[in-house]
Amino acid sequence: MAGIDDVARAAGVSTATVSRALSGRGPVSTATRDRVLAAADRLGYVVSAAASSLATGRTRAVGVVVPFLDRWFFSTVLAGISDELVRRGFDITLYSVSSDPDERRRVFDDHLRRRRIDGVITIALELDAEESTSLRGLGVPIVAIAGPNPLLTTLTVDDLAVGRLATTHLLQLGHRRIAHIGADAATGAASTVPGLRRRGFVDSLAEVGVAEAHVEPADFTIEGGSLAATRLLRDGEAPTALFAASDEMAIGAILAARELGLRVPEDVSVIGVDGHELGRWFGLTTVDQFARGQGERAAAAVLSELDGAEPALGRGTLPFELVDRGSTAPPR
Amino acid sequence: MAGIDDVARAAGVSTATVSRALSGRGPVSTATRDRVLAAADRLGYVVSAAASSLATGRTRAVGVVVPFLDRWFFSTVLAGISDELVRRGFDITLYSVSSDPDERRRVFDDHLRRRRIDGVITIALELDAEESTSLRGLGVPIVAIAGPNPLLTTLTVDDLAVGRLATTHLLQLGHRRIAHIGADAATGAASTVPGLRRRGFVDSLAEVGVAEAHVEPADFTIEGGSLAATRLLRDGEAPTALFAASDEMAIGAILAARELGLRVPEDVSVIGVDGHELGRWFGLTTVDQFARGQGERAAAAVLSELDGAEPALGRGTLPFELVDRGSTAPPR
DNA sequence: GCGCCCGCTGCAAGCGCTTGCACTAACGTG
DNA sequence: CACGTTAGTGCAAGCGCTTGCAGCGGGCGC
Repeated sequence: MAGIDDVARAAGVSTATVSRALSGRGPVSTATRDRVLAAADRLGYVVSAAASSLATGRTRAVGVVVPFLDRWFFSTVLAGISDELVRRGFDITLYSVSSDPDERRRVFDDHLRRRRIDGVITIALELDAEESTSLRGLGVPIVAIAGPNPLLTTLTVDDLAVGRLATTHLLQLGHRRIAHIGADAATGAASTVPGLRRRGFVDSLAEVGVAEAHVEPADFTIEGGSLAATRLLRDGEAPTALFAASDEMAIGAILAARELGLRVPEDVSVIGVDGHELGRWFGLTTVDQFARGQGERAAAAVLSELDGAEPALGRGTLPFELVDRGSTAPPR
Repeated sequence: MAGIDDVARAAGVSTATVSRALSGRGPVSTATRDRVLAAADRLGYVVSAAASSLATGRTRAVGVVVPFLDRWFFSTVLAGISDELVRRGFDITLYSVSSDPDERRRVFDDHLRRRRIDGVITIALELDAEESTSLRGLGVPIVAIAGPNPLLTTLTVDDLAVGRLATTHLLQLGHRRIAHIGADAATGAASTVPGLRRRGFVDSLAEVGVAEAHVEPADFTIEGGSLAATRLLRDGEAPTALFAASDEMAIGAILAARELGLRVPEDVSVIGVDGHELGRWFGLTTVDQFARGQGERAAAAVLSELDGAEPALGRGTLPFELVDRGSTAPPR
């Protein structure tokens, strides 16, 4: 494979000039630049990432840290990130942190610290203080999507408002016996995404004087949603509406309702959160949070910080929107 | 951030010894090794990827090239790859090639050639000769998942057999008016994954003397499957069974059938391919190809080649299995 | 008891780039 | 016309590691 001095020889200049011509840094006459570009092109020269990054300290790569790869929200955000980064010539290095604490530590203590990346994007990661500190210690821009974290720059929808919006929608239809499928106090602290959605739910109910705010825990999968809904719907005092903290759980709830012989929305209303592509096939009413766009915005934010922009401190707020596809209706 | 000479100083040895102690290459006395490890740990030293890879030529990273990130099969395979690579201390660099030819070229001609990776895994990528050559030119192990490619080491299910298995299943139930939803001759060459599945379908029908083998083109999404099924099912001479080349399309077909007031499997049988997690919620009979396992095996294959194993030339065959969940039955 | 071998360690030369600095030549100014 | 500028280029010193080679003891064989 051709190296920089092959190009220099072919173009009749020094390696310094080649470097300047190709990177655009430093003055090079037009004629020389053209000759260098032609030679580089002819030889198929591509700068070595290792050598370049050792010399400059920059890597032209961004790390993306995710807890899951095979769930819709994560792969969709990732696709958005990838779009934006590829457009700007950056590579993306993927760090998948599993639930295994040892592996998780290894990602934060080893992999991420190899100085392979110029910036970090985390997606819906609940980081403890040590992990947050470890990330900051990398000395690179960090953007956390969907994980309100006082220690980091975050980019997230206002999940409290999302929870209120969904709940209010059901209340306005006249529902009073509403259950929430998501994280209960035991599984999702108040400051996490699931916790905030839950609080939005509880608060909204309280405001209209509904005391009972039942939360049925589930794990954000279709199956979890289905199981939770089955538990909720099979007894006499069943709720007339369900607010699921994710579309996957909402879809599970719809499937469970069908299985129990209940019609949606006539017998039970269901609303979710996400904007999952499957939603339209189930006529699912949801609070869309434009996942792909979140990825694009996070990538853009990291890149602009790399270009020297001030980090947007604190919480950037992302858009969300109620999409009514018919799975909610007034109670009978 | 601590460098290797900080560790050397702290441990009272030379950088050479630190390098040897940490990498395990070359003889180091136990006492020295322990001192070095302790010092490295205390200082939080992690070797710089750039410096190390410049010196050794190895990067401890594998590139994964995908055409889509937000489709089930791809993100699931990716999850499998990631599992296996993380376990072995490798990073994964993601290259998403879009349909835009310019961007596609940039990935092959620039990004992949930055010498950032020790190996490549491609997932269901249809590569032209030039791209295949370009990949081989990287001089690193390459494993292509689900893309029979004479120029590369491939790891793939026998899609011809998959097509036959699904079709034979329908034939044995007594169906004769069977349609295939997938790629027609115009959209999928005979040697591609969709093309092979189609050929398995056509061949199986021919063997039992069924002349007409209708192929309805669709784009492998739920929506595409739904549209194709709608076209097929709404007229009088509708097929009694549908073989969709992916579970997403099969699910679309089931949804379309419902919409048309048809029951599955009483009025129309549907079979898919993949083993999509949603399948069980639709009672979808499918040919499971264990996507996650494919990723794991591909990663293992690349790693063992890096360990010096001979590349498994030609085509490695992956397991697949008919999973009957009830969406197929004898025709009425 | 002497020499040899081998295990352990350090020295220093790279790996392939980038960039501060020095230099040259051409261009304006007063 | 002499001088200061400035644009364009090259030299060479790193960037932070790895590793071939050499040196240095200590143990062992004869």
